[in-house]
Amino acid sequence: MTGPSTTAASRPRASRGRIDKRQAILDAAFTVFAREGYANACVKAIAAEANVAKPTVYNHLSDKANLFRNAIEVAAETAQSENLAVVGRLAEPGDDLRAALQDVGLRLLRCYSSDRSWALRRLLYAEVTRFPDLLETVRGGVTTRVTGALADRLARLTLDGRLRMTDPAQAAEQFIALLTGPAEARSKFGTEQLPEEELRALAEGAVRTFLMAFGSPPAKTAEIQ
Amino acid sequence: MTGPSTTAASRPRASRGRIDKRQAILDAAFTVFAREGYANACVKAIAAEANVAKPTVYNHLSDKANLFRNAIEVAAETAQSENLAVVGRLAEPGDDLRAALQDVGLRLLRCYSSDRSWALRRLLYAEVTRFPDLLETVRGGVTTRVTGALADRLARLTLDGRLRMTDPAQAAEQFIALLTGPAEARSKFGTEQLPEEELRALAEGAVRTFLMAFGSPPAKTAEIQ
Amino acid sequence: MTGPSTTAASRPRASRGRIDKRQAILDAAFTVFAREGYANACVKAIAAEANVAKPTVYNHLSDKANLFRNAIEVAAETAQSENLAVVGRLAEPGDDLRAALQDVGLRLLRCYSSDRSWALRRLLYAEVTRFPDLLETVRGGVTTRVTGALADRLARLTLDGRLRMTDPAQAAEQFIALLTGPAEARSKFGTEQLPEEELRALAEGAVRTFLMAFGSPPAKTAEIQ
Amino acid sequence: MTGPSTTAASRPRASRGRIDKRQAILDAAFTVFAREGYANACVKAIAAEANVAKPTVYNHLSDKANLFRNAIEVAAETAQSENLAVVGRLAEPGDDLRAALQDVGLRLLRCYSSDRSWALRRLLYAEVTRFPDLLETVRGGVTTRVTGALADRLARLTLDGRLRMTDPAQAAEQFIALLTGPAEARSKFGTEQLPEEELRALAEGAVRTFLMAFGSPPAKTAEIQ
DNA sequence: CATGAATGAGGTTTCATTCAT
DNA sequence: AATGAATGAAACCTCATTCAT
Repeated sequence: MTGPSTTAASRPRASRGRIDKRQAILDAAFTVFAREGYANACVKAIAAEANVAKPTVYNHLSDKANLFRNAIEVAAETAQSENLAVVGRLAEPGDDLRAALQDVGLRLLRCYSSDRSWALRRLLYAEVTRFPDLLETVRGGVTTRVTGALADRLARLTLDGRLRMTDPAQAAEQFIALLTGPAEARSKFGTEQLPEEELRALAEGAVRTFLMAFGSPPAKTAEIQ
Repeated sequence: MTGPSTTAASRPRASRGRIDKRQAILDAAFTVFAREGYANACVKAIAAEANVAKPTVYNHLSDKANLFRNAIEVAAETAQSENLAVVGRLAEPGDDLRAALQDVGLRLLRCYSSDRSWALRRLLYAEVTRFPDLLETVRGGVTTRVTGALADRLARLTLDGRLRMTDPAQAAEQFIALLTGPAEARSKFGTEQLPEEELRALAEGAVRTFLMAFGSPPAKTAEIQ
Repeated sequence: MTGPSTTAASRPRASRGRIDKRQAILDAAFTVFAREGYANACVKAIAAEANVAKPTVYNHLSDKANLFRNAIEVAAETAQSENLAVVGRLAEPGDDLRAALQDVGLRLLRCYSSDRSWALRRLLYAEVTRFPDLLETVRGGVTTRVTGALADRLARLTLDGRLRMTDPAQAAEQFIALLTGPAEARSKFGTEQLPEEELRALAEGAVRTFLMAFGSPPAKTAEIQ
Repeated sequence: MTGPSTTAASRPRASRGRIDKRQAILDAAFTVFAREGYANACVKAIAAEANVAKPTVYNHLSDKANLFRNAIEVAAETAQSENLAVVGRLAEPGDDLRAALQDVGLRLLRCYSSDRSWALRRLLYAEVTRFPDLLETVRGGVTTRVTGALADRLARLTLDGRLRMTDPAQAAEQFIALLTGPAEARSKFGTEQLPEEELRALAEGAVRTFLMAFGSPPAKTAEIQ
């Protein structure tokens, strides 16, 4: 409900059908761009995928470049909300912190491993030099905010004495890195879907190392005595 | 070291000039592909960059696709030897393990952050769906071997009692992830060169976390005292 | 409704222009193919001859090959109807059979000797190995039907006692051969236009021989009586 | 004047190997031209077929056009001698003229139906507008001489009272036409090899009609009685 | 607003032909 | 004399984009 209404608000006189058609075009665009890459994708194919005529695409989104930008932005917003929703689960970690981190890690990996997420990442990597402004949108909007939200949670957990760290922002970055780095290498840049089991193992491995580094040491209490 | 000699050996009767021209074409190809992307790059530009006529490119490397493959492979081999050379430095870590790891980490980050390395990574991300076989070449040849070599070093250090870990392969993966993950995010997919200082900070941060997780405890005891 | 009639007249129906353009392209294609041969003809020249842009040619007829096929088919259909119309004249041969046959023979030779007919034949000869299906279209459609129609007429004339033959199909084949064989040799594969007089002589010669072989013998008239 | 010997004489210092190589190139050229057509055939393929390097082809035969001309001429000479040899058999027709004519007809059809003969004809048809001089060579050299030789034989047979005709040249043309016209139509421009049986039937049909037209009357007299 | 038709520009690839060895 | 290497020219085809309906 939240997304379309704002768009509709910015185009008050636009009919419902027009918005739908615009959405259909953007969806089709992302699908085709994901499959073919920016340069290889042709507007004709996008129009066909959206079941509209080619000039209709140009009516709604002036350019191929603009089409690309908007399609990417939509995809990035979707990814962002998914990721933020996952990180939000750390607000109530429950008693078993390890379990909570593993749960969040696994869910993040699932987001990260989805076809659309990989396609988005590939398109960004590929076109970052030709569309540098997309980085602000996506990197600023997605990664930064997700890392920031995670850092907030980690800071809170540190204040609660359940973690021990001096730089939650860095720790958040590193948590993400421990999760996604190995996944990236193993999934062959997203061309092979990792099985759920492997995702779970990767999450566990990342959390284990993360807690070895930043976990509040139970043994320490004893030592202190 | 092994590259040029074997290449020369495999084409013993070929004149020097032919080899040079082939190399020039491959270099030019990588340059242009890196700048324009695969689809956008045109063979004409590559030929111009290599100072040869267009058909000469086709004489040496049959296809645009083949040209791309070979250019990528050359770049990957270069990257691989650089990385392996850096990891090799861990063979004699000296007394200060932290310093040694930071040194290696910094050097790896420098490799990782070079323009050619980023270009290679971007091209791979962009074209992995159209050239799936490149992954075997590069991912198998570079990442796997570098991670493997690093794992060997870590295992040795563990045997020597200077680290503590159960799965050196995983630890190596995570070391790399801790180094490169944050660097990737910050350098905006390689479009902005990170200053040496930031690289050093990233290396220190990665090594700090790595040692908190896998460091041998003696120092800790000392600290407690 | 009484509006600017000029616009409406120039394009009475939306599709009319399209059909015209398609015809123009096919005509131009045949002209250029006839002049240059299939391989030598370039689509650019065809587009120029048709006064359209090159991609328009590709919009209407997908391929160079398809363009060729269609152009040939149109030309073959034209040739076929011309030939059939001529053969049809034998339906009412009048009193003087020899004159009627000579008339038909001469008209067939004129068709056969037209520039377009020769061009069609040359293109077929030249490209039969690369477009084997064209033979079915043309040979099946033109030669077979024309020979068949002629055979029908000859059979009828035989039933009427004005000719004498056992195999009208063969006789038709031979009539065509007697006409066209010598013409082919003399016109230098159609590169030199035979003068009307020579055509007439060829027709007379062919009919003379044909009647010597298949004519009903004058004596017979006596016998019948 | 006839060919190979003068060529050898005009290159007195040439070694045997050189001539052989030239022959090999011309053979290869005809093979490739026959398969691909003039425009489609590339010199590289001809060189490969002849097992020589491309510049060698240019050394021996200056041009692609010249290469074509010479290859065609060689093939035409071969065809000519074959045909003349067949026609020569009519010098001693024996007692059964019909059998002799059928024999010659069948043999001519065999020549006419050979792959090389068809290829030659197709190439001539295809390129006659671009190489008009070839017609003089081939048409003048082959068809004219063969028809002429046949006309001589027919004239002699007429003088001997075994045939009856006023224009042996025309009769010869028509004999050839009756043979080859139907064969051309049925063999689909030489793309399908006619079985020996059909060749025989065609020859018989042609001879039957020919004799009905030009046969000496004695038999007729008998029939009338 | 949506669409069929048209186009100018540009890309990959092939080929005939010539040097330098 | 024979060859590997190099090149200028040109062909087929595709695409982003714009009119006219």
